[in-house]
Amino acid sequence: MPNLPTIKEIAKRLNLAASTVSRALHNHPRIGLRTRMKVQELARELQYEPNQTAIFFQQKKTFTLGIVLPELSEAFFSAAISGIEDTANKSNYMVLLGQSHDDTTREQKIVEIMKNHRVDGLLVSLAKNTVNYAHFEMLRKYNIPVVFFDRIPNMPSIHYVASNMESGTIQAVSLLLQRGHRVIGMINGPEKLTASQQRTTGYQKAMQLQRLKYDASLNVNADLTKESTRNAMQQLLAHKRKVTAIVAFNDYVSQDAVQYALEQGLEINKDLTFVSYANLPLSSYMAFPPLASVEQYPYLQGQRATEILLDLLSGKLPLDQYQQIVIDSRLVIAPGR
Amino acid sequence: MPNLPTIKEIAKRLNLAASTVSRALHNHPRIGLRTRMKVQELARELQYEPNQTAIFFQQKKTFTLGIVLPELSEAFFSAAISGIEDTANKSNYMVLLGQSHDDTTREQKIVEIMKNHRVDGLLVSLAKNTVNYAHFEMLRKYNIPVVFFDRIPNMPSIHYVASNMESGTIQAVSLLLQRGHRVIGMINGPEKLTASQQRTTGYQKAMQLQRLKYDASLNVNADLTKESTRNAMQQLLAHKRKVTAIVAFNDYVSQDAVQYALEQGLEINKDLTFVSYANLPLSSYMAFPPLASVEQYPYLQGQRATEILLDLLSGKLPLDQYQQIVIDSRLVIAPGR
DNA sequence: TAAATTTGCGCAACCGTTTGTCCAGCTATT
DNA sequence: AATAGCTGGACAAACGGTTGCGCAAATTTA
Repeated sequence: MPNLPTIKEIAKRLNLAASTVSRALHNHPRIGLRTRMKVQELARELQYEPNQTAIFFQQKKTFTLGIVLPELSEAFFSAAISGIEDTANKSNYMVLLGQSHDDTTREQKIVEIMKNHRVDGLLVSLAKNTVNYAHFEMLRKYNIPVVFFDRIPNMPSIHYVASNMESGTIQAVSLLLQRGHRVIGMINGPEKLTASQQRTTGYQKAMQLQRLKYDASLNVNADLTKESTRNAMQQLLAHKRKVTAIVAFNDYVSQDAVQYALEQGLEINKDLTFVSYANLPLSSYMAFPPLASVEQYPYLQGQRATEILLDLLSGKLPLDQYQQIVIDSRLVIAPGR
Repeated sequence: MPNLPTIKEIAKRLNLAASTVSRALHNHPRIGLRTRMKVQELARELQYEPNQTAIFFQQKKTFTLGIVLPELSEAFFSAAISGIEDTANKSNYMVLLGQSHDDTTREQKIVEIMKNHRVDGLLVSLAKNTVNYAHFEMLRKYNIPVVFFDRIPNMPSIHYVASNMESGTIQAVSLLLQRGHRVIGMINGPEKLTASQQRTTGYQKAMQLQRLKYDASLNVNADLTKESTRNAMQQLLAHKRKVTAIVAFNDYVSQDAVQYALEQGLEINKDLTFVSYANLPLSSYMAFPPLASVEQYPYLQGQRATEILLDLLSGKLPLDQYQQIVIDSRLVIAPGR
């Protein structure tokens, strides 16, 4: 392997000092035009490329952003990472990836390694059961800013970007009401999740808007597993009032619910209408896609979070001015429905 | 920001040379036990952490693997990257991500940046229309080995891991034949793709195995768009022989086809049976999942490709001994079918 | 014409860690 | 007691690039 050309190499060949070469390559005005040209020409000829690792080391900056998230196979995150990557690349940053697979221990380990790799900043979406945030707190000591997105910790002094399900839920329920549905079931997520609470609030507000009474027994908590969804469906279909529409926690849950309904001999979109969350691209591949789905803008969330992080890094935003962005969700009605 | 402790700092405090501290921390036998302990204790006390960027620079090694692939939102790739990440992490490597979004120009740019970041090696799955491989060839000069996976270039001297669709196709068609189907349609991909050719060969061989005649007019090329799939379906359903089963290029195509069939009033699994490729997790969410799907082992491909790359980097495998691994695909029958 | 300023470039330190070499003092050998 | 062999550690260079400072020559200003 023929060693790569360095600044020193160029300097030697032209009988110049390394510093002169460095400045010449950066078009420093104090270097004469004549020398500047000579240097740049030889650099081109030798196909000189600055050694980034040397620069990283010297400048104490790696132009690398660490991303820690649960699962890329979840459509939400794979969309979010595109927003992150595109934004980062525009500012010449690269993206170091780590999946926690929803395991806190792994999350801690990833953060540790990223810290050692001296990433300039971190974008994080928490593992499902992370409740201790020490591994993020310690990053302050290393001056590595963190911006959380989507799954954010329950802490005051942090930067984050998250979406609010309330607005989308209001729209979803309102749509169903407007189409004449009066008994609307909701398959909600785990009770303690903020995302579940927001859905409940949205449901309540939508009813209130039409001066209708909210019936808590129509709002069933489940845990997103197929099993649990089927139980919820059973409960809803057995309700004393006849449920004609269902708001499902997300598109996956919606599909499980549809399957159950079909097994019960119900006709989708006639006996029972579905609305859900996520607006997955795959819903267009479904035989019975939901009537509408609440969009959470994963790409946008990734983009905004990255923009904030970059502003934090460039000093455009002070580190202690906590950015907390909430993106309103919005209902997207399936084309032609 | 209180400056982080360095080896020099420790050396100064203990009146030692930096070199001694370095060796002490590495448990070098030439350093007396007494000093070793003192150093390690102070290091712990100061919470010393070696500056990786300095080490990277000095060792000319970054413990970073670059990943270049088309789209993480495709289930195949998001599964593959998990295999890559898990394997890399086991050897203390990190993963630098870049999506080409199937754009060759972008692919070139990403490779360039990764080269500048001095990744130790590269794992690549090509953009759809990349035909010129200069941006990979030039990596030889920088001594950065590349292992391709799944979408591999048409070149002799490369390392790669790819799957062969032939075996899975034979199994798929054989299954249908065994279940009594005699007129089997195939919605294939673009003609020039190796993956399409392998499917065709598999189809032919399966027929041959049963001494049946292969009818080329039942094997229709499409380009994976919904539009194109619907055209293919139209063509197949209008065939003079009555098609009772269809092998679709992948699960997405399969769903488009199912949708079309439903619109035509056909009953899935009775009038028409589907088999496809990919075995996406989402197929379990489909109202009409394919009877069976050919598994391409994305996780395994990512894992094997990474293992090879790591062996190349560690010198366990010589760089010029080209590793070309073909993973046979395998039919997975949907549970209970 | 002398003084002041500008121009063009070299010198040297520095970032943090690793590693080859050298050396002083001690121990052991004969 | 002289020599050889260890032991434990220091010194310095190196990785590649950046940057503050100094200084001579050229140019402008008074």
